Amino acid sequence: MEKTNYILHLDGDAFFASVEIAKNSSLKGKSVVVGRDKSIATAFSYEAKALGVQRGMPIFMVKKMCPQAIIVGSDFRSYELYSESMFSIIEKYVGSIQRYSIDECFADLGMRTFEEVANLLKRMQDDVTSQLGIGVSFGAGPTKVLAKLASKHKKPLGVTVINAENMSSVINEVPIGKVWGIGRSGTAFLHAQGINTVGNFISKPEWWIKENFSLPMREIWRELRGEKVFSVGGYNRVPDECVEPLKSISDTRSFRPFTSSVEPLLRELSKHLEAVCERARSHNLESRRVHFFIKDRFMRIHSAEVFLPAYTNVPHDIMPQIRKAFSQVHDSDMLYRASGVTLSEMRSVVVVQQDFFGNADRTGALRNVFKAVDKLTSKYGDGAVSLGSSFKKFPNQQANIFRRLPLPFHGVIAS
DNA sequence: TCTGGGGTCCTAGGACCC
DNA sequence: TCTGGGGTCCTAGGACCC
Repeated sequence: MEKTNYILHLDGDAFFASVEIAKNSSLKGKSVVVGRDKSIATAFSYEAKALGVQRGMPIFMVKKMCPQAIIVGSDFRSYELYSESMFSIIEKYVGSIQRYSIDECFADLGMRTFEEVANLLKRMQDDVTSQLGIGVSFGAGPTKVLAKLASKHKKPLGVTVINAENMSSVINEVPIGKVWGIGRSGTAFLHAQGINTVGNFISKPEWWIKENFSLPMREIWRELRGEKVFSVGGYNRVPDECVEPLKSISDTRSFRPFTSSVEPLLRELSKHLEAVCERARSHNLESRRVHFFIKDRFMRIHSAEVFLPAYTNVPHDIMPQIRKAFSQVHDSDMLYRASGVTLSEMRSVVVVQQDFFGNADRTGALRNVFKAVDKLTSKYGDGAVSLGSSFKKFPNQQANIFRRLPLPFHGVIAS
């Protein structure tokens, strides 16, 4: 049998919903939808999908369309734990993998026959299903883009291996917008050229692709034709030796009622800031550049950035600057619906130096305070301790932060 | 008041410099 | 003096992904 170099792609089947079902077997066979009220469906079981639930559908519409649906809030800690376990199972079989997202990974399988690959994928699939109780689909092919199409080909619990013989039958009829890397605007352009399927696209000559597209689209075209461009490597499509560190950390949220008032908006920003700083500390990272935005009722984003004099992961060092820059983006006649904060230009935390007289600087002292905050948070849950400036939310929701916490006590740090 | 939240990368065009 | 021209750096925003 002829051997070829295969790349594997693993994709969780309705991952968040599958984990919810694995955690609570009474949900098995039910229409499970993950998402919070007044928001949209982030994931749903295949039973819910069969009833017409679609990605991004507002929860109120889900409830209207299938009243029997069970709506559950998302629980990222569990998803991360299941993700870890799933990836370690795969690593047992194939060595190193490239994690692409919480429920997807790639691996280079080396030179193998079609049958060897198909058997391997089936064994791994059985292993994941029996150990974790969640469904996964596998694809394999000569390139990453083809492997990704293959894993999508038959879902749930699919195993699809693409080789030269079956390639056209698997991919030719796939709508062009389903291809990894071709999004809304690329699809619109291709449709305008009369290209609707992968088959249409790969039959175009190279000069035409070169004339009409920039490099990323040409790379996708080559990968779809079976020519390897991307190798299995770092976090992204472009290879890298190891898993890349986080480049940015953001926290965003929409809220209602919409508001134009300064203080509630600043409180939201302060909460975002606390959240991103806590995550930065948990990754042992600090940042020098901070972006924040407020989104108006027309979905337009108004953003500004703050440069910090020194790297930090302590909200107190940053909030005053956000307050200062806030007026640049805020218009008191406008209603706003969402806000967010992003930390970027991250680096690993450098050990705090004491000054010449043996005094730790203010940042160092604060850092110790926040170490304690993080300990409390991991013990009692998010929001156990928060900045004074984050405390009051909207007037009609004051003290919400207390209500949702069954805690022995609450701490407040003055700001 | 249908339209979440967390990421990465690319590009056009402005600012600035010589 | 009727404002050329090239380089670099930076930012906002778009596009894409899950």
